[in-house]
Amino acid sequence: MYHYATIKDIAKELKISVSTVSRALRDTYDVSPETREMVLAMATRLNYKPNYNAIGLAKGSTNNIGIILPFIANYYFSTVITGIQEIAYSRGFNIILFVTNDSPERELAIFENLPVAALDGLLVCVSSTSDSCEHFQKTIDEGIPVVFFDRASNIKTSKVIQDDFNGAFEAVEHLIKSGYKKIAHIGGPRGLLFTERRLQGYLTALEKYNISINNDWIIHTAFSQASGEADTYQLLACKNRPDAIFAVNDRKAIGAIVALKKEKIVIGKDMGVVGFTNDPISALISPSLTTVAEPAFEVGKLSCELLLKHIKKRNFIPEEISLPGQLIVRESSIRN
Amino acid sequence: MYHYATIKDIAKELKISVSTVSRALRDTYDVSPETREMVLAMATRLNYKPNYNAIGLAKGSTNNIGIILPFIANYYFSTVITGIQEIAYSRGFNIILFVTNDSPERELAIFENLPVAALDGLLVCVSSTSDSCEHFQKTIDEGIPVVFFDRASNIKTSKVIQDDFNGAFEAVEHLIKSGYKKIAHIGGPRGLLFTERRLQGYLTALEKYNISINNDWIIHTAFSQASGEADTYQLLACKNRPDAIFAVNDRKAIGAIVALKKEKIVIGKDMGVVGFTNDPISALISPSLTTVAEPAFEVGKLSCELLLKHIKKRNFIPEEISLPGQLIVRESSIRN
DNA sequence: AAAAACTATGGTAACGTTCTCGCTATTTTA
DNA sequence: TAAAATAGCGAGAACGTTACCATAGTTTTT
Repeated sequence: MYHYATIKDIAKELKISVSTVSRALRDTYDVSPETREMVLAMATRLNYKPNYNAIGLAKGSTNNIGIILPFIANYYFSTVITGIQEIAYSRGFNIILFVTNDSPERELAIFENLPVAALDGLLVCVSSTSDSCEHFQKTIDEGIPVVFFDRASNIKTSKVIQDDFNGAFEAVEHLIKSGYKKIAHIGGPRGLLFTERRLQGYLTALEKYNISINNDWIIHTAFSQASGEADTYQLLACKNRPDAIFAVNDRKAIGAIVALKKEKIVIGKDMGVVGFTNDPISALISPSLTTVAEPAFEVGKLSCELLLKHIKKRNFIPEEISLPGQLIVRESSIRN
Repeated sequence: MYHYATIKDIAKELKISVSTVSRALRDTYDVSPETREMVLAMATRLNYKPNYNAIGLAKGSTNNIGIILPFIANYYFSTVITGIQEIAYSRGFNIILFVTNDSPERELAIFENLPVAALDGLLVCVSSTSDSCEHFQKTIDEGIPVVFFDRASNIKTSKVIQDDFNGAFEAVEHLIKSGYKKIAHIGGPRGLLFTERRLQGYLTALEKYNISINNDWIIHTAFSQASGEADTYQLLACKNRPDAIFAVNDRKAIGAIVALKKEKIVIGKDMGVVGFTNDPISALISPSLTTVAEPAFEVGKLSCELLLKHIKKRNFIPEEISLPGQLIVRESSIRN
């Protein structure tokens, strides 16, 4: 059984005290350059590796941050994680991953069993049907900073989200200006902040252009491609058929495209489609999908930076950052 | 500053010893049902949470496993992680994520600074251009089990990979049987095990059907879509143009499709294309992409299970698991 | 030249667990 | 009925590190 050298071993070998070794290793004040040199040399000679459990125990802080999110296997989330990782790595923090599968029960279970003393902070994207948020407040009260990204709860802490309202507004305005008049919206599950904000953007755009709202054309179901297909069939069954669809995200928009192609409805000409996210797939699908690009990587970076500020400075005043999306016009919303 | 209750607090409150509390919480022998009840009740009453640093220090093992891989923001890797996560979560293990960006230097740096005492084991997918593998052997020698997935090194330990040879063989055989005669291969970077195996599958299929090998039609570049495009232009520039392309993965195949569409070459009829992975995009792109489905989720699950066996039982005899792929025929390889 | 202020180091008690003994009742065995 | 086993619990030493305080030696101040 291999056993790593400890600072005690270094101290013994060098015939100095552990405190001095500890100080030398941490490169703090109060240690002469010569001893530091000696210690560092001996550390590499003995293949010394710090024991992070011991450090965590002694200091009361590990360099770990947790990410709690619904899924990882999609473009948006995996890109956010990449952004988080980039910042965390550069500051010497490690990332511990928790996946809720979008289940509130599992989210709660994760919070209950959080390896709490091994976590300096938490980055969370709430699961979509989670209605309680006591567990967030509780962990914050217990001294573990939490920063929300993408999907936020109403808790008073830092958040990084997209400007969903404006993104949706611009998407729908673009449809209107392109000549579509009967615009439907296939949304996500109710209750989620960004679902509501995109809905508001949609409604506000219609209002601004004096287009009356038809409740048959507003559908709220799950986020999947399959739901997008189903919603589209529901819209096609309306007596008064819409001539465009604004989807809450690209996956649902792609579901819509799939359904429309099956029904031989010419996308663009007969039915405009706009999504939200700018999943790489939206550029490759045919017809290519008009969408609002979300700054996923930026969301990851900024939320991680905010969390690190919270960790560094207790009582850091929460910031709420809203990043603009960008409308990307492609084939699916061109009329002719 | 919030302070979690410790077992000492529980002991004091109950006027019993810490050892007893510790035993009761861990549900071990040598503690009466009544005391256990008492302790458990008091633990919830005081909002007790175990301190994992202390446990890790005392036991010499944390319940953390590390994942080291090149990227996360793509279908294959994020699905593998999901599989790993599923098993890890069900066994009470946490996942610490390290991303190398496919850079050998960063991979090495991660290994050097590994929070090694905070990790029970390691799941790694080596970075593509990494030629040394001493660091893997070293950590194994230091007592931390390592299991490779997808991209393996030659180290003697457990591995979970796809049956790349047969997958590639079947893909190329399918092209041959579909009537393509001049089949090119756009591969990944040399030296990587699975790149070589897919190349071998390609070569063996050609041999079996007595098709001579043309070295101009074999290109090895990076894994990106952009490389796929570039490789395709290079193939189109050949005096003797191939009539089909077998790509090492879907992203390169998609690059090929993009290039061919730009050049107005009819995919399927004039040029067959087959990929490898079964990225969801391959079903949605037009024409849809024939590909070999990789069992990404299974790879994740199995490699995690293997690692947990290594962790549980030192000297667990390494296993090398090879999972079959599945040919999925779509439009891009249909001649008429 | 005495007092004060550093500088570099050592000693030791935490941090929250687990683990190995050891002890006392009680129960089982011979 | 004495001896042996067992069940339940406690005391205290680890685990590797940091943090606080003390101390010896050196330099600066008055």
